[in-house]
Amino acid sequence: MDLTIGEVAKRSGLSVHALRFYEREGLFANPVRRLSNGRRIYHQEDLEWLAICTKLRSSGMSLAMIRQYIELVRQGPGNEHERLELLRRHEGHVEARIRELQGALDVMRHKVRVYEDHVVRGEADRLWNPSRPDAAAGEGAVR
Amino acid sequence: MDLTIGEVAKRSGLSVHALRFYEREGLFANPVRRLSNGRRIYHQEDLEWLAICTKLRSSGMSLAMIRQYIELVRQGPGNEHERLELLRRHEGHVEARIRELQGALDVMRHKVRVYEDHVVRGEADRLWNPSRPDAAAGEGAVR
DNA sequence: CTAGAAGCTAGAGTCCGGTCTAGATCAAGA
DNA sequence: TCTTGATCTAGACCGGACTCTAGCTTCTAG
Repeated sequence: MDLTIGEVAKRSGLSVHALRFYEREGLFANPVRRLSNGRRIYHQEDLEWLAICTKLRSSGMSLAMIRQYIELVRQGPGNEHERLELLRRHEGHVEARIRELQGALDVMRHKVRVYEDHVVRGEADRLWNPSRPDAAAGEGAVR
Repeated sequence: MDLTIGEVAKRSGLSVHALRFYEREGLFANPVRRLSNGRRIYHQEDLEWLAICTKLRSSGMSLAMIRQYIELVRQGPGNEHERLELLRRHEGHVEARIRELQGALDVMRHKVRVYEDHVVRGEADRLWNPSRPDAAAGEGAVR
């Protein structure tokens, strides 16, 4: 049940380069073991951690924060509150980011609707065109 | 009603460095005008565009894409459909990003809840601890 | 046995979105 | 007048997260 770095790359979606990079950066809980010939071997739990890891990355968690988490894990039991606190802190960031995106989206949707109307009426160039300042202003500005 | 770069920096929230950088990158619709002494002068419409611009940036639109937009504007009327298409394309990216964040958030919230339960029961170290693989697996894994 | 694929390390390079520096000029106030 | 602060340009530098290269070893299939 040993996996080579190439297999782990395929299954995790990370490149072999990225896997070595993550290792250098201390993002694995336990040091990656080697075969006698120096080659890395990975196991099921590494794959599971990498899945978590990429999920956290996709949510915008930095490698630095992931490293903090994994360092808490390495220290062993007793710091569960810190781990929780870290996760909740990031949760807050993600929530804020969603709100920000949602806000920008609302503005853009509004603009697109207005733009569509004007395209239909053949007078669209004035919209979101900073050299014709009456445009955005007249529409309840984008701010 | 002329504004210096410093004033624009204050009002737009961008640094003077960033403003000069944006100009070099072609992110202004009309070339920034200069006083006879070489200093930049900005106007109300620049501020309005910068507000739109930072909104687009905050939604994750790259400078390259903003440049594409502004290039369409510079070409003048006649390409409104392309402008709309560009905006809608980005809208799609933002929607996808929101879904991605929301997904990660759901996973994290679930994990935090489970973690809290276990902390209460004093057996939390096994959770999200990749060196104890039974953990995530036993909880309906994070994948 | 040999070719080619896969692995190894150390370190350099890349892209993005700025940020900062050096060295010069210019402007305004005490 | 002198000083302080704002501005100018060109270009170097930064941090994050990889990605790639060179040069070498090792495995695997034919």
